[in-house]
Amino acid sequence: MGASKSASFSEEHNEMATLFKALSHPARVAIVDYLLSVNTCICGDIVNELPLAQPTISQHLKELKNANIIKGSIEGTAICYCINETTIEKIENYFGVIKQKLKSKCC
Amino acid sequence: MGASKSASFSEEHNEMATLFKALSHPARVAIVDYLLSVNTCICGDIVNELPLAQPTISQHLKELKNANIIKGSIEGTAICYCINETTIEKIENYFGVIKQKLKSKCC
DNA sequence: ATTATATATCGTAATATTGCAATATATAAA
DNA sequence: TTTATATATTGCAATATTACGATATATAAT
Repeated sequence: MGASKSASFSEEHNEMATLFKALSHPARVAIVDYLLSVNTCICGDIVNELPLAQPTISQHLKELKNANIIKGSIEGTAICYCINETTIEKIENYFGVIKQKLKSKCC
Repeated sequence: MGASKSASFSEEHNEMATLFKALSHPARVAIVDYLLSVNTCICGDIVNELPLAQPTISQHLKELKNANIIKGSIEGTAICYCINETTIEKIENYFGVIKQKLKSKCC
């Protein structure tokens, strides 16, 4: 085989894995970082910031959008991207819970 | 082509991407979850908990270990695994910073 | 209507991941 | 030493990801 047996795992485990997968490439981490560094939603000049061709960036943006990590809104001929706070909070909360669970443990 | 151009990205972006990649598979999320649910380090009965064969689990554990998300210590013929708190804190902090940055933004 | 600009999609090659049977390794118990 | 138990490694097939040139789409400007 080779396909991931995602059907065998819980909804939550699959959901979190999908979020992490969306962030599992340096280009996508860099895109998120860039979106955070500018003070507003930016209109797709990400292509000029990263060492990747336009179709590749477009593909990475699509993956981030599919995972709901970023949002994009059409602005004339361009598209404005920004971070989806709700999803970031979901991930942050996930680690908050882990931290709590770790408190009651020895290792 | 096809290989990720990780050399083109910053140290930090690569580092975070590596951590997220380690968590980008539901089996690995499930392993972390299981390690948190038991009250001590467990001696590798993960194989009985997940619907995957022993070599596959071993491979996933290796990836989590390589990313410093879990630690393993030899205990006779078995191996005791537990979460590496330092790494979890690093990731949690990453999202804490993101959350701070988001506060000063409109979208 | 034509042209320019921004983004998306298609097709495809290179590479990476996933999963497991078979097998190796290594310690513990008999 | 032999046997049992736990984990790791190897080899390989199936599938997924990454990257980009070529091309399509869609709005804006002329």
